Order: sequence, then C-alpha cells, then structure tokens
Amino acid sequence: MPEPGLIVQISGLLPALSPAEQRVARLVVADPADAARRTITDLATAAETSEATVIRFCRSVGLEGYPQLRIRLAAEAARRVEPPDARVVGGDIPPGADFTQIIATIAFNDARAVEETAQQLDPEVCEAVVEALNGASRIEIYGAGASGFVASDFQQKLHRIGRTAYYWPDVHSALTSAALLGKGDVAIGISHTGTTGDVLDVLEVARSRGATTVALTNFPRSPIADVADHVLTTAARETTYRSGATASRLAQLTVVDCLFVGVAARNRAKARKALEVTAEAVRSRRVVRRRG
Amino acid sequence: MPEPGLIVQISGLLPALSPAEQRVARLVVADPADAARRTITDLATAAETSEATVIRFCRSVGLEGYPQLRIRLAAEAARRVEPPDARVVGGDIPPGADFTQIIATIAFNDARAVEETAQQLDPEVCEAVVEALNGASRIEIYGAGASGFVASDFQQKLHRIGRTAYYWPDVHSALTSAALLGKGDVAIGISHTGTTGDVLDVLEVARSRGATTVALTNFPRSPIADVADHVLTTAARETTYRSGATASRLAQLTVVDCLFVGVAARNRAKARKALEVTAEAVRSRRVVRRRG
DNA sequence: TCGGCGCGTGAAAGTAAGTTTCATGCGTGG
DNA sequence: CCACGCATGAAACTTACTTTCACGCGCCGA
Repeated sequence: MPEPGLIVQISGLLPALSPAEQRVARLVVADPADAARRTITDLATAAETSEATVIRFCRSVGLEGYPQLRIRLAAEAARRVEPPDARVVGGDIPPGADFTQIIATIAFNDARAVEETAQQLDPEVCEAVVEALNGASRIEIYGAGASGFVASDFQQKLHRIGRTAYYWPDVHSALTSAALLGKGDVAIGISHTGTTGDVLDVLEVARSRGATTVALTNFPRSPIADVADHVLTTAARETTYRSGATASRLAQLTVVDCLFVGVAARNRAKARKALEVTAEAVRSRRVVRRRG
Repeated sequence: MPEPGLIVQISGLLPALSPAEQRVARLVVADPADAARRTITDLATAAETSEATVIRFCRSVGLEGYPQLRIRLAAEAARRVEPPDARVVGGDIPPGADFTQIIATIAFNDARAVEETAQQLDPEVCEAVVEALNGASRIEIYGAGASGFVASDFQQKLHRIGRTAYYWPDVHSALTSAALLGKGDVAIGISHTGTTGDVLDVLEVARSRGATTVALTNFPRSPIADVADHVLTTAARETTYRSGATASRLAQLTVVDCLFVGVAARNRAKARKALEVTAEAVRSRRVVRRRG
C-alpha cells in the first residue's frame, strides 16, 4: 500500500524544521517532479544550503536518504492527476477572478483538505481516542478562535448522543474545569498551529490531573504534541493567515466526524435513540408551511 | 514530457536486447516498483549480471543512466495503482466497520458534499450576495443548532476582515437586533432543512425593516426561501438525523468560504491588512517552544 | 586446423553522488 | 557574561554509478 501523501506530510512538518531545511522543503513541495529530477548537490544549491542539510531534511521526514526521497517524489508527482484546469488551484485567488473561478478554487482546496486529512489520519490513534472517549465519565474540549467552533461543534455532537461533554470558550472557566478532571476523563485540545498558549495550558492541567489528553493539530511536531497522549493531525496546506483559516476548519471537522461516528458506532442503538429523541425535541420549532 | 509507457516500451524492445540485458528487463517489467527501490548493484545481482550491463540496459531503452530509470519506474508504478476501492462508500457505516473503513467513508461523503455543493452553487447569486455584503453597513447572521456554528464562523470571518457582523445565538436578542436593521443592511439565515422557525421569524423581521435577506439551505423549495431575497443552496445528501449533520456543515462552510473570499477579494488590500493585524493581535498567545 | 574479427560480458578502475563527521558560529538561558 | 545546545556547511569519507578495458566465445575466411 502506498503510504499516504509525502508532500502532505512534509507541509505538516514544515514549521518543525530548521530554516535551512524549510528552504529545501519549500522547493520540494512547490515542484515535487522537478525536485525528483535533481541531484542532491543541485537541490542543495537551489535551496542555498549544503548537501548535508538536504540529507537531514530527508531524515526529518522519515526517509533513509536522498535517493528514497527522489523516488517517493517521482511517484507522488506521477500519481497526481492534474485537474483539467490546474491554473485555478494554486493557493491564492487571482485578483481579477470571477465567481466561477473563486468557487472552483475553494471547492478544490476544501475537498483536498478533507481527502488528504483522511488519507493521513492514523486509524489506530482514532481507535485509541474513541476508546478513551467511550470510557470517559467526562469529556472536555478546548479550542480558541476558529478552532473554537470546531471544539464547540464536537461538544454538541457528543452531547447529542448522550455523552457528557463540555466546551469552555473562556480560558479561566476552562482551567478551573480542567483542574477537576481525573483519571478516565478525556481532554481534547484543538489548535491548527499547535501553538495556542491557552489551549496548551489547559491541556497540561488536564493531564496533570490524570486525564487522557488528545491534540488535534495540523503540525505533529508542534508544542501541543508535548502535552498530549494522542495526537491527531489534519492536512490543510494553507498559508497561515492569508486565507483566514478556511480549509483547516474543514479538515478539523472531518476528524471530528470520524471520532463522532466511531463513538456512535460503539453504542449504535443508544446513539440512534438519543439522536431521535433530540431531533424530536426541536421538532416543534420546525415550520411545515409558511403562512402567506 | 514524461512519455507514458516505459514498461510497455521495454517489453516491446525486449527481443532486441542481449541475453543479459533481457534478464534485467524481465525483472524490471515484472515488478517496476520493486526495481525502483533497488540499487544498481542489487538489481545486477538479482539479474545475475554486472552493473555495467544494467547501465547498458538503461541506455538501450533511451535513458541517461540508472537513477533516471529508477525515477521513471517509480513514477510509472505509482500511476498504475488503481484508485483505492471506493466501494466502501455507501451512505451508511456498516455495523462491523473498522476505523480504516469509517475514515474512508466519511472522507468520501464529506468531500462529495463539498464538491457537489460547489458544483451547483450559482455564481450570480453569490455575486449578488457579495455585492450586498460589501455595501452593507451592518450584517447579521442567524442559525440554530449545528447551523449556529456556521453562522458564528461566518460572523467571525467577516469581522476579521473589518466588516461589521453580528451573530446572536439567542432568538430574543436576534429578533430585537433584526428589528433595528434597515435598508442596505444584510441578514443571512442558515438552516439546513430550511424549516427552522426561529431563523425564519428573524429573517422575516429583517426583511420587513428593508434589509436584504439571504438564505443558506439544502432545500431551495423550503419555507426559508419565501423570506429570502437570495437563496444559496448546499448539496449534502444526508438523511436528516441519522448521521447527525456531519456533511451538511461542511457544505455550508464551503459556501461561507466562497462568500468570504468574494468579499475579501473586493477589498484585497484592506482585507489583507486586517488579517495581518488580527493575526498579530493573537501572536502573543502563541508558544514557540515548550519548556521541558 | 587456425588466426583474425566482433560482440557480449564482467572485473576493475574511475568518477560522481550521497553520507558522515566535525568545527564553527549564533542565539538562548542560566 | 559564560556555557550550552543547536543549526549549519566544509571536508572527509563511503557508496553508488559509470567508464574502461580485456577476456572469451562464436563466426568467418584461409
């Protein structure tokens, strides 16, 4: 089985790399096919660094050496079926874009984020997390900014199938609540960059109380990994602020969906019942036909 | 430039090759991926010949040298991997599904929702909505339950690029706020089913005050369409409660992304500036490296 | 029968590519 | 301000790849 998305993996690891390695990584991600054609000296020169750094880069992404990198890159580049109009799909929207273009670009990027995230998602880690969620007497989910919505969404979903889950938008409440967690409880921290101080702090508290901690981030080597028992990663290749966190959310939600379905699947009957009951509860707020 | 069918080409000129080269060729054709992994010495040994012959073989098939062969082989091998059997992809998760299956199914459904939504999204309506958003002095977004997160997300996004936008989780606040809208303002109601009474009520109030109303729903013929000037539709094919609103969210968010980018694109410079400023604002909350 | 001739071949020499080691310099924390 | 650790490239080193060359075998003409 072809191991998933080397390119994707590289972009995830990017911030964890040293500056010189990042230069190499960027070249590789920008044009994998071209990189595969180059010799190590060539690539090193292009990245304005030494061969040694290129080798280090190979090791950083989990490969034996440079020839392995070349081969993997060639393979990936070949597999990539270029969509009809590959011009649209760069990261950014061209200034004069009309709406048809905008929609196509966004759909492509969003769908890619979902697919690539799924591709690199580790089933075993998912399994472990679901196991923990299933056995937890209390579940807490943390996230700030855009990740806060995801946290909130997950909380609501779990709650809907009868699992006790909390989301605290406010750090102080979160900290105090985390302090009350104990062994068997689960704390989930969501942070795209993996560097959100507040979330890290809360997770750390939760962990110190004996709770199982889970991180959901795009960057597996980021600080949040240090305070998490399980790390789940997304694969959104978006520049940090430019596009304002559009694809990353979807990637996070995809992971949430997987976990949710996993938990629900454990108690199929109970979950279905709970969903029906909750659906019934809001039915009175539904409008069948509108007057006039 | 990567002319297709290296393997084919090799088997074609197989009889023209010398015996020792033929042994090499046969190995290569039998398992290209494996050959790509081997070093020249390795392959030579496996073919019971010398490295020199392998090089000659490379030249015979029109390649520069052995590394080139490896890369071409890796590329070809990758391309002929048949698409992962997507036959898992019915709507529902089978009871005994393991996590690999769950992930594949969800990713497929989620990605489909995104793509299909984009496909049927009307660029002209988008354009009109963006136009309205752009000229609005105030923007209000409504949504209940799962759609509330989407509303909230959109509100936050617009706010981040300097547009005045509100989201009221509470119906009462929403109603009072809507009553204060006027001509030129925009009210957006989000409801998957299009039958969420609260949202309809608020939209109606907004409309009666002269605001431009926009609906985002999966069902264009639903009641919400009656109170909206513009209707944007998603294309999530999920049964109402069973899967607990997983794909519909993503579809809604995709639409939100399109609108957001559309608005941002109108005032490129200003939006970028705003994003940078807001990113800067949270920078102090970022952790660079974790102690211990 | 024998001596050339040419071709396929691998051994070995040669070169280039990839890898390791190490000293340096820079930034960080004590 | 010093010590430490980390990132980095220069250079030494190893491995992989390429070239050279000579051997041997089969064919042909004497």
